Amino acid sequence: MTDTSGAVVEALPDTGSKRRQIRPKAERRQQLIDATIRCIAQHGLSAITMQMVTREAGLSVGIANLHFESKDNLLKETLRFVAEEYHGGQIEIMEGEDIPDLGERLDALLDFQLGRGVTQRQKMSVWFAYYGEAGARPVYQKIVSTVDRLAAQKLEALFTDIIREGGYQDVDARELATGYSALIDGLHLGLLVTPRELSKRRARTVARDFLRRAFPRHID
Amino acid sequence: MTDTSGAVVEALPDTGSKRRQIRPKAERRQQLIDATIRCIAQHGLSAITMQMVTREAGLSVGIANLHFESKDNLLKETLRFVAEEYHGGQIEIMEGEDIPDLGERLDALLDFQLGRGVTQRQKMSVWFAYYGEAGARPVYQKIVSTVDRLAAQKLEALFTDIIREGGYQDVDARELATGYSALIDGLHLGLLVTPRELSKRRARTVARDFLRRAFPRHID
DNA sequence: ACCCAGAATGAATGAATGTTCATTCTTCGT
DNA sequence: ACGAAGAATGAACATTCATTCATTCTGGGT
Repeated sequence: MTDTSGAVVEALPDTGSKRRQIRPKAERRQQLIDATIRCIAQHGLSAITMQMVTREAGLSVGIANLHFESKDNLLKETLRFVAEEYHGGQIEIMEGEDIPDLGERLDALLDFQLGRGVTQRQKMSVWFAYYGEAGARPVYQKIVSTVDRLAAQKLEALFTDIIREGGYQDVDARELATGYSALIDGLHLGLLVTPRELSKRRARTVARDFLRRAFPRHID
Repeated sequence: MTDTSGAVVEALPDTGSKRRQIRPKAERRQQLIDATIRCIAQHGLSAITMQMVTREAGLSVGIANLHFESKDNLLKETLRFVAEEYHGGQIEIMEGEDIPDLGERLDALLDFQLGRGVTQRQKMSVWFAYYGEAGARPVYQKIVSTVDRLAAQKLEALFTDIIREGGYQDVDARELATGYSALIDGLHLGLLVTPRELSKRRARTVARDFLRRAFPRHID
């Protein structure tokens, strides 16, 4: 439940008088994006309003149109932030020279993808809320595609290395990467929509077994 | 504000003479649900309006509230229809005594899941539009969970039969079923959001390889 | 101490949308 | 032929929301 950015810091000791604070543009932008994420998770993308977001951020309504031009733009930027955070995290792990052992690197990736940070309902909700609209909004498709393609390439590269190192036969890196990515997405979906049927622990097991079947000598 | 100005009175002599038609309730309901599906696919769940749907159906606005009590209810019923259509189709195949060979039955299932009917962008869009809102709307979760659970059980049963028939070792039917379902969902997502990266053909290959790795003697 | 660039506010505005309901029109049983 | 039941219509209404902008306020620079 803990949140990266405080919801309403507002509660100053002295008086209940909410003093107007002036902060740099970048900070306000992030504050609004964070509030948007919380609102989408709680109310859904189709129910979100500017008043809702700005109140969650503890700011006035006018400010959203000051820092972002419009509601549309705020939503677009929020998607961009979430997408980059998720894919950026993956890419960092996959490139990570700090984990020389490839098997361990795979485990780290899995930890990131199905661990605490990403699978918080909040983040998953946002993620799929946008996916749901992607069919009708090419802008969303484009934002996701851009970061997605890079992550897919890195994953394929990692799999290629593992295949070479393990001398695995009859395994195509590209295809396996596609399958693994899809599997992770599907598990996220299950965690979001049918949490009763699929626990986080079981999701991890399922993903791990997929990897084990492909790379038995790298995953114990 | 008397309406003296212009306002030609409904001059539709021959061509578009739309005679008011009276049809049974069930038919109108389906007509509206179909129109809703098309609208969601084209405009997204968050942009949908009653006017949009009724115009698409070629009916007046009032009729939606006559057959469904509200917009909310129309959307709920539309989800129920799509969910039952998809899961019902799967279940029919999995139970199917008409395909005695288990390997062929698996193939038929895969055909249904990634074939023409289901992977039409229209249906996929609707599917994920609701998933996107599921995080914030327990009603949607419940509708999907209900049909989903039954399909999952049938899939597990089919896998169990195949495992017994093939004498496969070290394969857990339940876990494999979870993985396969997630994989299919993930592939649908890929087809919807990044169609450029993932073709329908490749999605089929990926899914088929997943099955082949588990049941080599059933999938060639 | 003072000033002012520009950050922040929120009441006002206008457009859009869900829902209602008085009215019109079809159909079908008699 | 006829009338009633109820299906269908769409203008009107109330509400809600995104956006604007005149005004207020803040803090750093001089």
